[in-house]
Formats: sequence, C-alpha cells, structure tokens
Amino acid sequence: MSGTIRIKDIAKMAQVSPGTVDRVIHKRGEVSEESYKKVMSILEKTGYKPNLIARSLGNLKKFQVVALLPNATQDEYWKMALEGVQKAAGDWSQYGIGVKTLFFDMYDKSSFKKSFKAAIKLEPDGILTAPIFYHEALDFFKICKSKQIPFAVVNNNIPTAGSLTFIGQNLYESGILGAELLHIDQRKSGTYAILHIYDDIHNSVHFSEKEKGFKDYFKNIKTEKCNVLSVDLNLSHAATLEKELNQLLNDPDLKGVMVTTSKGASIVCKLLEKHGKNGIRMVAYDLLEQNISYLKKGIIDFLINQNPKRQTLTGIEHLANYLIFKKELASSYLFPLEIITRSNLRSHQDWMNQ
Amino acid sequence: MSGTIRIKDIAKMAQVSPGTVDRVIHKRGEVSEESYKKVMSILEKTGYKPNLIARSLGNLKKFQVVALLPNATQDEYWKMALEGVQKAAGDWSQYGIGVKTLFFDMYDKSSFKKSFKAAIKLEPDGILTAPIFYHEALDFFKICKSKQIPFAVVNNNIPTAGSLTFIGQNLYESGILGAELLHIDQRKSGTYAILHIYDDIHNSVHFSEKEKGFKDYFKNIKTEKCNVLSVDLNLSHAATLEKELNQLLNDPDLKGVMVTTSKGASIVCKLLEKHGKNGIRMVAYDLLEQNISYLKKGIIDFLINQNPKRQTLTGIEHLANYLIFKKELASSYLFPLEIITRSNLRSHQDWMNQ
DNA sequence: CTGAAAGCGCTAACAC
DNA sequence: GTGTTAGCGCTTTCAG
Repeated sequence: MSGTIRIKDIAKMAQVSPGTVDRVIHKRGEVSEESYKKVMSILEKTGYKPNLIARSLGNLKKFQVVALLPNATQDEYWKMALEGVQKAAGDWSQYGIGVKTLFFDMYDKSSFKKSFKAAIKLEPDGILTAPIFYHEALDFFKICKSKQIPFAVVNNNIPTAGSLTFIGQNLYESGILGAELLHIDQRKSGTYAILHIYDDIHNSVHFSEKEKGFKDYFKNIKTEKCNVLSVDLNLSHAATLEKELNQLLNDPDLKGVMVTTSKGASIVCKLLEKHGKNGIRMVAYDLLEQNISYLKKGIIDFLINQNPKRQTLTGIEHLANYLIFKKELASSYLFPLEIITRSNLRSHQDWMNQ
Repeated sequence: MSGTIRIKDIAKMAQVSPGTVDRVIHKRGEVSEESYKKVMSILEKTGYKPNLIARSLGNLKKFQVVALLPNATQDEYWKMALEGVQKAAGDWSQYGIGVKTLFFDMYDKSSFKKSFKAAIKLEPDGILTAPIFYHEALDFFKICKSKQIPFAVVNNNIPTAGSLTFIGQNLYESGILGAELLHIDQRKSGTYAILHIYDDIHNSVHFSEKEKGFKDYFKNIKTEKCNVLSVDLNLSHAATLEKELNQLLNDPDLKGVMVTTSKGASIVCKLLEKHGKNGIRMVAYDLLEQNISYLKKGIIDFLINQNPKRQTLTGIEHLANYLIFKKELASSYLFPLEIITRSNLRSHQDWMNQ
C-alpha cells in the first residue's frame, strides 16, 4: 500500500503493461517514443527503485567468477587476500556465484601471463585481480574487454584500463600518512627515509605513488629542516643490503623510516632490535605476523593497514551485486587509511574476523 | 541444476510435499514423527541452506522500526548518527522496512522516558536506540522484552539487557588507545589528563569505561613516571571551569590531554590555541566540525573516530536482516578503533560518504 | 497431519 | 510495439 512502488504501479499510472515498463527500465528498445517518455517521466517522478530481491529471484542464473591473485604461499599479504576471496565465496555460493581462484608467482611476469590465459579459458562471468604487473595486466584487460568479461581490480589501480571498479586505497595519500606518522609531534629536523626492499622485480607503480606522497609531505614542512631519503635495495644482494642498512640506521640524524615491503620490514626490524631503537620511529604496512610482533615489542610504532582481506571480500561482493542484482558500481571504492597501534590492534583484528 | 538444493528437492527425496518440509524447517509442528525424522535427516545430509532471497520475497511484510536517539539538533555527534538512520531508511524502504525516528533531550532523563513510551505505543517490529541513561534504558528494555519487541543498541552497551545486538566500540580499549596516543613515542614522564566536561547530567558508564582504560594504560608504564589526572568539570559554572582549565594547561608538566566530550574539546582547543600548544598533545573524539578544524590547525593531534553514522547504519541494517531474512545476529559488533590524523582524514570522510 | 496452489516483484519468452 | 504469462524458491492458506 504505502511507500514502495512496484512495476505494476508504474504500468498502471502510465497506462501501459508491466512488460513495457520493464523494457524501458532496461533500455531494451522496442518501445514507442511516446510510451518511453511517459514511463520515464513517471519513473523519475516516483523515484522508482527496483526490488533487487525480486529481480535476482527471477533471474537466478549460475555465475562463475575467477579470482586471479599472487600465490598465497609466497606472501602473507596475499594469504589474507585469499581469505577474503574464500569468505566471499562462502557468502555468495547460495546465490549461484561460484568462485574459482587461480594463482601466479608474484615475482614472475610470465607466470601471470600463463595464469591469465587459463582464467580466460574458463570463460568466467567476472574476474577479480590485482594488476601488479602493469603492462601484462593491460594485455589481460584488453582481452577481457574484447571478450566482454567484466573485471574488478584490487590493491592497485590502473585507471585507464576500464575496470568495472577498483577497491583499494589511495597510495599517494598513504605515503603522505606514513611521512606524517614518522614526523608528527616530533617536530624534529633530521633524516626521514622511505625504503623499498624487494626481491627481484618490483611493482614500480605501487611504490612510486607512496614515495611521491612521502616526499610531498616533507616538501610542505617549513618549520624544520627535514632531509628525505628514498632508498631502493635488492634482497638478492644480502651483503650489500645489510651494509647499507646498517649505515642508514647508525646515522644519528635518522628520525624515522617507513618500509614498504613485508620482507624489508622484518629485516629492518631485526636490525633495529639489535642496534636499539635510539628514537628512530618506524612505520610499516599491514597486519602481518612479523609486523604485529614487532609492533607489540615497540620496534614498529605504527602500521598502515591496507586490509587485503576486506579488499577482495568487497571485490567479490561488488562483482556478485553486479552480476546478480545488476547493481551499478562506482568506479572506485577507496578504503580509509587505517592506522594501527598496539592499543587498537585487537579491535581491528576482531573486526576483520567477524 | 548443480549445487544448490531446493525445498522441492528435499521434498522429493523424503517423499513428502514441499509444505511438509517447510513445516519441519520452521518447527511449526503438525508433522508426524515419521515425516519429521525423514526430512530432518535429509536436511542434515544435504546441508540444505534456504535461499534467503526467495524467502524474503515470499514474505514481504511491512515492518516498522523505530529509532530512538538523542536530539540531532543538540549535538553534532547525534546528527551524524541520524544521518546513518536516514541512509539506512532509504536503503531498506523498498524492502518494506519503514523507519520512524523519535528524539529525546540528551540532558533530560524524563524526556527519554516520554519518548520511549511513545516508541512503545507505535508497536514497532524493532527498535534501535542508544541507552545513554542507564536505569531508564533498563526500564525501557524490560518493556520491550515483555512486548516481544526486539531491540538493537548502539553507542554504549548494557550487556545484561538482552538486546538483539550491540553495535559500537569497546570503550575501555578506547581509553587505552587515547592514553597511548598521548604517550606514544614521547616516552616522557609528566602529567597526562583525561577530561570529562559535561553539561548537566553525564553519562557515567560511557565515561568511566574510557577512564578506566586510560588509567590502566599508564599503570603498565614502568619506564617513566607518569602522573595521571582525571578531571570532571561542569559546563554550567563557566568561571570555575575556565580557571581550572587554565591552571591545568599552564602546568609545565602537562604532556597530554584527552577530552571525552565534544563541547569540552572545543573549549580546551580554544584555550590551547590562545596559550600556545607548548608540546601538549591532545586527543579528542569524532569527526565533528570543530574537531576537524582543530586537527587541521594542529591543535588536536589525533581523533578517535566512533563512527556514529556507521553505527546506526549498521544497526538498522542488522535489524532489517533480522526481520526480513530472519538472519541470526551476533550479540555484538565491535567497530575498530579508528585513529584519525590530518593525513588520513579525507580518506575516512570519503569512505563514510559513499 | 498433509498436499496443492497462490502469490511475493521482476524478467523474458511468446503471442498478438 | 505491446500485453500476457510462466516461473524463480519459499511461505502460507486452504482443502482434504
């Protein structure tokens, strides 16, 4: 009676049949201009919103979506991302969404290529992936578009690629935040460093955005003289690596370090633990086991949580909404930049696990 | 075909009709023991899960829920809470959830009583409220239970009251976090204060939990001597108030203040701005206009976001899920303790508004 | 005690 | 071009 308007009601008001209203709503054509206009104006006037529950019920197809992610055994971050996919898969299975996960080696572009070919071969109705290899991802997306397979993107965005939606964080602002957390309320002049310690290939886009933000923060600091250091180190040269790091950490001017990779963080933490913190503030990324343990010990002062699990969870959820309910999606959903300390760690962990 | 099993399938396997299966599922009785057992065993064997979408469609009743909140014009915090209710109301109206909001004066217990009587009189199918007056809320909940009206609770919990669910934060941990943010990495001995500046009546539970956490944090600090001050001030005695605050802020030992009320925060900020910050760290609550402006100016260093909008949004959402889908709810959903600084403010605001 | 059948709002196939 | 109708899975009513 009150409130909700149904297609039937619209039809009556426009003096047409429900079928015609449906055709207008879905722009399926085969409607006279006159009817179209009449229905349209009533839709707008009444602010009609479809009952998504009913819509999906009438439709109940089976959908196959593929999640294409870095190997979860290689990296704890991606293990968390996988958990998100699995949780989402459980949540949506009863609505006919099947999720198949494919993996690739995060240090091997050719492995990504192989996997994305496998993904395409499955002819899924939707794809979720993390485009950590820029050019290869673009190739992949081109194929997706030609095959009309909608794809959602997590972790890092490639704005021009034409994805259905992006779920992640603003990496530039993340860099700014990291810088602020090193500097805040210390108001100290001195050296602040951002470290990229990577295995072999590195995900340049991801790093450079954060680095830009980091540097820009200090550009705007006029009250003290802050020296900004950006250091790229390669894990495979263990000897040089440790020498360089020791040199850096022994610099009495060093006031803070932000480390962008998980392996890097654990190395720096170990060294800091050995040398003593000496008032060097440290920021790292994500609720990884190692990071958490060093946060509790007070070696790491702040973690910035990228919430990989929620990223993939939301990604699958959005894909499901798109496929089942034909819900329209925003081009990006930017997660808030979450600051984790010892005291709010538990509340974030609990939240993530419920 | 594959995967999902329908009631129809169960019926066929048990050689009964869909109606009988439904009666078993809902324990509506009127089923012979024999049929009951047969159906039950098949339900378990197959791990049947109902299609919630279809269930709700077949049910589509109209539900009335009442949100009973402090007056939004009195307080920006509750204005944000109201926005959450309104957004949720819009989201769920098409599914037959009608939301009516009633208000009460947050400084007047009798006004709460009057409002909750009005709420009961509406005979709603569900209630959402913030039990800021402890005893009065208990009375209210007793009535709700006797009338079998399920109620969800936001802001602060009364664990024994038998609510459907609680949505909010752990206030004790919130106090710990506030203390940590004042102290972290300063590693300074000195005075740390928690201020409760209230109008007339104050919500003792809410405050005391935070205060307990605040004090306990410093109890565990062994490395420095930290002096903890807990100050209750009454807004209505303006002269005394300002004198006391001035005295506090001029104490050279003072290293940090946490203010638990919005009006208190803006007063302290004004004084700090006048006197100069002098390295006094300040923490306050929530993304209120005043707080945000002082955060940007650097008077406030950290805000702890209680996310009132999302609390009520989630509250209504859970009620809706309970009423429409008969989804079971957890007894509490504890939001993460969100730390806001200048640099991640925008990302949180954006997230909240999408 | 049980089965058959209608109907929730929407979509798509099929008549006209 | 347009209207009619069957049916998605579940609930509920009504016969039997």
